[in-house]
Amino acid sequence: MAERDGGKPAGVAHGSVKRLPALAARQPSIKDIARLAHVSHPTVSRALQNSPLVNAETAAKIRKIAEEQGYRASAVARGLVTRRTRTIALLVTMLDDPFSSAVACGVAETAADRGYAVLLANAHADPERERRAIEELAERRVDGIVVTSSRVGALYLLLLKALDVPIVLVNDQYPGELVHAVTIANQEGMRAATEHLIELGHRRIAYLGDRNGYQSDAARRAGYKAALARAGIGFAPELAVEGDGRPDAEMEAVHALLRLNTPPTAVCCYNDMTALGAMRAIRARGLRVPQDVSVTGFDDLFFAAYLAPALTTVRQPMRQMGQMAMENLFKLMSGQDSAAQMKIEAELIVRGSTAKAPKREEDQA
Amino acid sequence: MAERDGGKPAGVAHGSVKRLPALAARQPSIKDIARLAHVSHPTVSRALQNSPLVNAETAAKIRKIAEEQGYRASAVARGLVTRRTRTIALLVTMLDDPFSSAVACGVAETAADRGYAVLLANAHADPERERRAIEELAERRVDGIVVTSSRVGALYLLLLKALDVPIVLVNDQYPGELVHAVTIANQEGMRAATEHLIELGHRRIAYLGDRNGYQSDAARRAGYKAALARAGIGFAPELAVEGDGRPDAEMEAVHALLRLNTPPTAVCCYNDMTALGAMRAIRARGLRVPQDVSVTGFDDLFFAAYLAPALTTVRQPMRQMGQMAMENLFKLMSGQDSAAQMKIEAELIVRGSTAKAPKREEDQA
DNA sequence: TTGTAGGCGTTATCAT
DNA sequence: ATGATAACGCCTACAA
Repeated sequence: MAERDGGKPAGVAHGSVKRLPALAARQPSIKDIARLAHVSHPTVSRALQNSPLVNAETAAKIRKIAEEQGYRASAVARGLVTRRTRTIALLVTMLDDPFSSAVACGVAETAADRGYAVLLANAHADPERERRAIEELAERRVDGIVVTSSRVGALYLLLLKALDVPIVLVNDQYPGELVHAVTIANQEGMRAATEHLIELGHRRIAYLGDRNGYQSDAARRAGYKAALARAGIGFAPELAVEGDGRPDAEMEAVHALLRLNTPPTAVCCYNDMTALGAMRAIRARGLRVPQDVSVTGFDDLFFAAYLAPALTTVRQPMRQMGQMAMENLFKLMSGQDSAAQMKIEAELIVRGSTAKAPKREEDQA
Repeated sequence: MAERDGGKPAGVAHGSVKRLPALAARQPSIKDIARLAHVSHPTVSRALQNSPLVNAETAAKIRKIAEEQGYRASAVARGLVTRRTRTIALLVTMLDDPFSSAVACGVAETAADRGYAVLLANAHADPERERRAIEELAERRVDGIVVTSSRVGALYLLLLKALDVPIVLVNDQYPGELVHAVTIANQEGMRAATEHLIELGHRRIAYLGDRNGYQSDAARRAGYKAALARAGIGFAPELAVEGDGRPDAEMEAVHALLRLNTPPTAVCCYNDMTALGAMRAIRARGLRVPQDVSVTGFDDLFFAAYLAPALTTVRQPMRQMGQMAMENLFKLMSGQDSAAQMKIEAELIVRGSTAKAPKREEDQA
């Protein structure tokens, strides 16, 4: 059997006799199927797309052969001619973040249901990488983009210009620009959390924000202030501090709060991750949550209910937001214009990390 | 100047009828750039790939024009001719899971650095969806695949057959098959955790596993048993229970443990998520961690250090594992064969959720 | 150093 | 109902 190709000694395969079609038998093409089925390749194409234009029997035969041969139409060739890749990009700054990944889940699920693939563009908070990621998306001719928890900022403009492709933002919006976005009621949500604390008797309430300049942080901070104002509590600048998403920075900020002459009895945190750091810092100073200091979060990440005490927080239906963003994007991609801003209601989930304000010495004095 | 090639309208080829270029000004193609630069399109191609074969001046001019026109070479056209998409797929069962997303981060980062794009294939633990996802990958002609925390099982074979493309598994392996995988020392890690408990004086130690049949669960369970055996502690079947990743199931399993006549004084959990449920269940029965029951996890997810008490766990360098998997995949894709199994050492991180075994009445009797 | 002539695997547009 | 044939946008010989 080994002799079949002319009895040449083994090992001289490198000769220039005649070029083999390919090293390994490459994937069958539509023409291969056409040949086997004794039809033209357009007919195969039609059959495989269930076109009514093709005879039922031939269609069946073609499908059978295609199946046998393990034929898979090349999406890349198709994309070339149809000019649509059926691919969307998911641009995230940190996938390694429960909020982003929950949103990603919703996006991926919805995209898959409609036969769209999701290209992951993880920018890692590095501007240069972000730029490169955008170039990539342009070259790959994605049909649309979902951006989540990013600080695209000015970059976003570049995006929109360069590739002219529909974009939907999740929980970040650029008020000046006409951008499609799915956002939660950040302001109302944080306001509800703050009012909850006020009802519990708190007066010295801190806000632990994020210095990365997210639009959502600004909105939540505004909600916090609104609640204070409504209750006639003056805004104390020293009670509004910032972390940066890293536990160290957050803990430092909280320590600063607790060193104040009149420390807060409650802390509203920008989100659950921040709250995690805050609670740890509070405990590190020998104080208890919620007896000494109440804490609220935002997001309702999976772990919130499992903390001890369980975290009072504002729920964000993250997965659903991803779904909505994707559905919105589908509309835009099909040429319909849809609501530019979709706002979702926020729901306060009261758990164990908030309690009545402790009686303070100065109150009793 | 633009008239040079005979004044023919753009887009006319082979002397057939003339057709309009496109509705909206579509992205410029390589030919558009060629025309503007008064060169042929292969020259443009060479210039943009920094080929030394092209005159430096012309190259500069071409690049300038390309830049001005916002030209982006189409990856889909390139993929068609080169037969490589520079795209890998990341197949995850639940992206919505801290372990998976950390791995995804490492994969995405490494891929991006080498100019590869990552296609997200989220199977959502639904077999039908998983099948569809595989089809998609085949059609899209991905160059390689990374699979993580999936129960591909038999599916994996389908994968390997259908698309013949390199695959690397993260923390899951199929001993019978020759598969490339990056895994942590599951057995040794869990053994270390169990031995740590034994050193603290525990004798009744439970194992809370996962009934989804992950290979990693089997290995960790084996490590647990090995530690017991080595210490001369008999394996008590009633102490080996299972959850399924859902908090409810885990809590139920732990409640069952605590209802035993001689309940365990420590619980080794399959992973940190499981531990989260276990700790909650323990508290729900009015017991304290670690005073009444010690708990260990596995993974060292970001929240582990922030729990109260902080979780003693076995660290898994998830992001790094993603990087390794990707590097491994690169090797395979470039034709080199690499180590089939890369095993990473596990590191026990002792924190506050483990303490000396409590004195029991029966011990004192 | 540059240009000409295919061809990658599809779908689209005509004929028949 | 089916088949020729021409794109789609790029790369890679090979020729000049």
